[in-house]
Amino acid sequence: MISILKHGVMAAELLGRKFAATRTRVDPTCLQDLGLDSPRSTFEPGVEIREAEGRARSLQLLTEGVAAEVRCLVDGRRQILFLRFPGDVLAPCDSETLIALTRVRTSDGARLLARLSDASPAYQPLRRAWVAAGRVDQALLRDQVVRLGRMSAVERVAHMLLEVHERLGQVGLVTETTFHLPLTQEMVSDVAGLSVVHLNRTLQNLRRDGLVGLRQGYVTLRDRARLVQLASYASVYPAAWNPSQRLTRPAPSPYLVMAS
Amino acid sequence: MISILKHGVMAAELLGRKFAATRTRVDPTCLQDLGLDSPRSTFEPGVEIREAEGRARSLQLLTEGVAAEVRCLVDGRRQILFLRFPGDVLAPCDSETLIALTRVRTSDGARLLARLSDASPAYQPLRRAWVAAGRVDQALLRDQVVRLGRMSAVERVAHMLLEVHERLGQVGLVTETTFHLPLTQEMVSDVAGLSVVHLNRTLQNLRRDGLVGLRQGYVTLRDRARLVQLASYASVYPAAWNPSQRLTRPAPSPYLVMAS
DNA sequence: CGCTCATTTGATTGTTATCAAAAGAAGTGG
DNA sequence: CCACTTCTTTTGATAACAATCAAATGAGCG
Repeated sequence: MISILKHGVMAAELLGRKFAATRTRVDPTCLQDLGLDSPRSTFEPGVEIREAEGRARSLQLLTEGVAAEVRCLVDGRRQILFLRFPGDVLAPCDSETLIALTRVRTSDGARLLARLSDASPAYQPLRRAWVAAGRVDQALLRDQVVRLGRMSAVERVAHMLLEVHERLGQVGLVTETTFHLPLTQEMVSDVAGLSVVHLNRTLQNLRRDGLVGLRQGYVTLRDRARLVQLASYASVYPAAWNPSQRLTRPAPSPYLVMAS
Repeated sequence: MISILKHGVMAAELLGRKFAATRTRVDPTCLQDLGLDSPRSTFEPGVEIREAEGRARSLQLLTEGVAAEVRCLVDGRRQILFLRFPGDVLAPCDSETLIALTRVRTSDGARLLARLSDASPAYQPLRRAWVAAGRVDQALLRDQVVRLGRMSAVERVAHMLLEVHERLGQVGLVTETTFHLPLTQEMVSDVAGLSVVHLNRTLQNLRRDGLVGLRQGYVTLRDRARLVQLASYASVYPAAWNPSQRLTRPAPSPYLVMAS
C-alpha cells in the first residue's frame, strides 16, 4: 500500500514520470540538474500554499500530499477546480487559492522556471515537455467542465476516481486497482460539485454495487470496466490511446445542419 | 446595432484588440504582417470547423460569427466547453469538436503559427501576447467550472451573459449594455449545462425581473449592477481591475485548520 | 473519558430534468 | 400570398435528482 503522503520517489524522478506520461522524453540529467531537492517546504492541511513573500511569480513541485485550486463564493459555496498530486507543478493563480488538503511537501521550482524562460536550445526538450504537460492539464480541466455540466452524481464521482487513478498511475503511485486519496468527503464533494450528504450517498451506491471500495483513505476500483462505461471515461493522456476508450463520440452533428 | 455576423472590423485589428485586452501591446505592423486577410473560409451553421485536409495542426482566426467547442456523450448529452467569438483563435482540439453555431468566417493563421514557433526576438511581443491570451482563456474555462459546479440556473445564465458582453466588448462588438448573440436557446443551454426548457424559464425570470432583455438575437443587460451582484461576477481581464469586483473572496479558510 | 471532526441516516424541500404538446417564426414552393 | 414544413420558443404537468436540515453514530486524540 503506497501512500501519497510518504513515498520514496524523488522530486526529479516524479517530474520525469509526469513528462513521460505525455510522451515527451526529457534527459534525466537535465531533470537532476533542476536542483529540485534543495529548498523544500511543508504545508499543513488546510493551509494556503504560496510562495515565500517577496519572491515574485515562482513555481513549486508538489512531491507529497494533495493540494487543490479552490474557488470560494461570497456565501461560502466552494468549488475545487483542480486537484494537485505529486509530480504536479504548483503555480500561483490570481483568482484561485491553492490549498493543502493534506500535509503537502513541495520542492522549489525556481530553477525550473528559469530554464523554461531561457530560450537556449539546450532546454528545448524541457520546454516541449512543459507545454505537453500543460495541454494535459487543460484537458483535465475540460473533463471537469463536462463532469459538472452534464453528468449525474454517480457519473461524476466514478469519472473523477478513474481520473485520479490514472493521474497517480502516471507517477507510479498506484497499484492495478487501488490508490491513496486521503481526503474528507467534504473535499471530494467540492471537486464533484455536490453536497457532502449527497456525495456520501453516492459513494454508498458505488460501494453497494461493487464498483469501488473505500477504506482508510484508500480507494479500490473493484470493477474498472464497469466504472469506465458508467462514466464514459476516456483518458486524456496521449500514450493511453485505445480505440475502445473512444466513448465520447466525436460529435455526430450537435446542432442539426438543415437538410439541403 | 452591431452584428457579430457582419461587422467592418479587419482580422488584424480584431487580434490586436484581443491582445490589448490582456494589456500586452503588439506592434500593428507586426499584426498586419501576419497576412490574416489572405485565405479566408466560411462555415455554415452546424458544421464542424476543421483545417483543410492534409494540412497539419494549424490555426484559424475567427473573424465573424460564433463557434463552440463541444463535447458529446454517447447518449446525446452535450456540453459546450467554450464559446468562440471574433478575435478568438481556433485551434484543433482532440477530444472536442469545434462547431460553427452561426455562419462563421475565419482567416488563415498559418503565418501566425509560424511566428509563434519562431524563437527570434522580433516576435517576442507577439509570443507574450499569445501567452497572455492563453491565460485569459484558461481563466474563462475556470469560470465555466465554477458556474457549472456551484451556481444555480439564474446565476449561471447571468454570469455567462456578463462574460460574453465583456469578451465581445474587448473586441469592440458591443454597446454599453447590448450585444449580438444569435444563438438558439438550445445552444445556450448547452453552455450553461441546463435543459432547454429550464433555460427558457430562467431567461423569462431574468426578463421579468428587468435584468436582461432579449430580442432578435440581441441581448440587453438592463441592470448590469444587479446582474454582477446576482452572479458574483468578476472579470478575468487584468485591465479591468476594480476592487468592487472582488466578489469571490480569496478563500478565507476553505477547510478548517484545526484550532491550535 | 470527553472533545472534535467526519461519516452516516432520515425526513423534507427545492431545483432541475423530462415528457408532451401548443404556439410562434421563418423559409419553401405552389 | 398562402399552405406547408421545420425549427424554435413557450407552457403545463410530473418525476427525478440533489440540497438542506437535523440528528445520530463513529473515529481519532489528548
